[in-house]
Parts: sequence; C-alpha cells; structure tokens
Amino acid sequence: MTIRKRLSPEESRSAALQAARALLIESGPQSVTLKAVAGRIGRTHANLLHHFGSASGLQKSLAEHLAWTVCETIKDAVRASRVGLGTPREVVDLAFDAFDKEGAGALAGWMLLTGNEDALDPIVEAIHALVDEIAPEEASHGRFSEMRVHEETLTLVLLALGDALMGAALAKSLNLPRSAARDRAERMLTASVKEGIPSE
Amino acid sequence: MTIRKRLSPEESRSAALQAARALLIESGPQSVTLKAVAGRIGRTHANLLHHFGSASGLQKSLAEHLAWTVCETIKDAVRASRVGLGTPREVVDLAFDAFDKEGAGALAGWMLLTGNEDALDPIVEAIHALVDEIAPEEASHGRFSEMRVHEETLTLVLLALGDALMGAALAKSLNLPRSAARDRAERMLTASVKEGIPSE
DNA sequence: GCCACTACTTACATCAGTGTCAATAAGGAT
DNA sequence: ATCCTTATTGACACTGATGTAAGTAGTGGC
Repeated sequence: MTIRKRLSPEESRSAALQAARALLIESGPQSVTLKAVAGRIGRTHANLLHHFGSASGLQKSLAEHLAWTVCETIKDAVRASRVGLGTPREVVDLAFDAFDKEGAGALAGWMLLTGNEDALDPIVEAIHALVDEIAPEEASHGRFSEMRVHEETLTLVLLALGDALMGAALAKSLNLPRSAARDRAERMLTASVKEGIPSE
Repeated sequence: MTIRKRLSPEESRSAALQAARALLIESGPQSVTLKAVAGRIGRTHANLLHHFGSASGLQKSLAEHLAWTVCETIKDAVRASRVGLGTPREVVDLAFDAFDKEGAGALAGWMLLTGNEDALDPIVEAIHALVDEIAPEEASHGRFSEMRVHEETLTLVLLALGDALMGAALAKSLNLPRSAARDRAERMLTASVKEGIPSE
C-alpha cells in the first residue's frame, strides 16, 4: 500500500477538478471517468469517491467549476476592455473563446450527455451573475435598458455556443471564413451600440 | 428460440433507425444502446449487430438518417413557405424547431459525445445541399449574393443549435420569453431582407 | 418438396465504469 | 510518545454495453 502523499481535502478536490477539466476539453465528456481523472493526479478512483461521494458528485462539481472559471474569464476581460476603451469585437472574441477553448462548449456536451438538468444550473447562474454585474452599469449610463442587455447576452451566448460545436465544420462547408460567426456577432453588437447611442 | 417475424434488411434497418432516433430525442445520446434500440423494435441486440456490423456502425447510420430527415423537413417547409408568401418568421421557426424537436440538437450532442468527427459530416453535407438549393435561386432573383445567403444560414443554424441546447434555461434565467432567440433571429432576417431589397 | 441463404436468437465472453469494504499509514493534537 | 482522525489504497463485487459463436427457422428459388 504505497501512499504517496497526504493532501488536504481542498487540495485534492482542486487538483481533481483541474484534471477533469483538462480531460473534458481534450477528449470530451466520455473520457471524464473516475479512473482517468484519478490517474492524472496520481491517485486511485476510490480516492475520488472518498472526496466527491460519487461519480455524479464529481460531475456536478466539475460543472460548477467550469461555469465559474469561464464566467470569471469573461468578466475580467469585460472589465479590462472597459478600461481600455473596449470594442464590440473584443467582447465577441472573449465570449466565443470562452465557449471554444475554455470548456464551456464541452460543458454543454456534458449536459447533453447526462441529460442532467442540474448540470445546467451552475453555468446559467454564472451567466446570470455576469449579466447582473454588467446590465445595471450600462443602464445607469443610459445606454441600454437592462432587458436589452439581457437580449444581447442571450444572442451572443447562444451563437457562441453553436459556433463552438458546429462552427468550424459548417463554415468550411459553406466556404466561409472560420471567423464568419464572430464577424456576424460583431456586426450585431455594433448595430446595437449605434442604435443605443443615437447621439454618438 | 421464438422468432417473431422475418424482415428484409431494409425494413430492419429502417425500423432500427426510427427507434434509435426516438430514443435519442427522448432520452439523449447515452440511451441509444444496442439493447435499448433492439428492445424497441422487438429484437435482440445481436440482431442489430448483424444488420449494422457494430455499435458505431449504427451510430453512423443514425447520424446520416437524422441529418437527412432534418434537412428534408426544412427543405419542404422552405418550398412551402415560398409558395405561400413565406415570412422570415416561418423560416426561423422551421430552423429552430428542426434543432429543438427534430433531433438535430440531439445529433450535435451525439457528435460531442463520441468526439467522432465523421459523425459531423452527414449533417454538414445535408445543410450544404440545402443551401445549394436555396442560394442560387435567391441570387437569380437578384435579392442576395450566394455568399450572403451562406452567411445568413450559418448564423441562423448556429443560433438555432445554441437555442436548442441552452435556450430554455438561459432565457428563463435572464427573465426573457422562451422565444427571445427566435424573435432576435427574426429581426436579423427581416433586417437583411430590407437591406437586400431596398426598393421594396 | 427440397435446398441454400440468411434473418434471428440464445448463451457466453469480455471489458469498462462505478461502488463497497476493510486495512494501512500520515499528520496533528494531547 | 501515544492516540485519533482520516486520507489513501488494494481487492472485490456489480452492472451495463459490446461483441462472438453456434444453432434455429423463415423465405425464396429450383
């Protein structure tokens, strides 16, 4: 019984979630098994069961972790783009990258795989929190109503999600550049900004 | 050894694909197993292996079947809406319904699940064929360039896909009506039509 | 009617993911 | 140093999905 090291529950959970996220992005939802995740952090699958209770417990924690990570990325970037006179394109790229590379698209696949409605909650909550931080500020500047911000966010997120899943293949098939969906989203946002600030 | 009936290979394959599609839409990609599909059509899983060679063979056939069914639905409806003076909204609803109810969203989940790039091909091809039928006609009427039709299609499809996966939960979370994404897509298409036919 | 073909089945083998349990040992508290 | 908590492990059982092999029985052609 070779016990390598004794980590705190927080350390173990954190390492496991990081490994699970990497696995999810690299190889898809199916590859996120107790055995695979445990192997990545040099533990046994029984150890993960000890920390997360069950496989679905790990899945739920992973969903929360992913949603938080993705939204934090976007949130930070939105703040930065504000300071540096952000363009619509920057926001678009951030949202699309979040779904394409940060694992939000993979999370969607996860939900589809399990058919588990609960897995949807954390990411929706995270997006909701993100919008709640942005919308009131925009509204206070008199640029957009909160509902308008919500609508734009919905469209942008759904488009980014779709693009992460089928964008590459479909664009190629239609002889469009890979960035076609992003270009379109950028035009949409730009048009909304114009409409929102007619005096500019 | 109770043999119930003896079907032709075509009948067997057709029945199996129909059952698999129903299972996929009802319960998600994970539930489409040899046993479950076979049970639905009153056969054994070994029988499906006989007809499709392997589980992945069934999956590939299912992907092709789904892509064909969905695109045929849309194509028929587009033709009908042309005859009956189709509105942008009708086209939007058709595309969204195809992904939401006809199983195209489930198909996307399927691709994500398997991580199989091949599974993507049939639906992309089907969409490509659909656009190839529509775009030249539009172009010949002098309304849009083919590329413009391709761009609109890309945006519409990606948005419909995203909406099928997260639309319901996200709209609810943002206090928007379930139809918010469709409404947005409709506005987009309407704006394009205006722009495309300035003399109207 | 007889035969070849094959759709179909039953039984078994295999494998992967999940979960249980008892045993071990690391690390802190006293 | 001793004890107590618990992180960790190895071994095992269970389940479900996939695949194989051999045998059975419809169906069409002669």
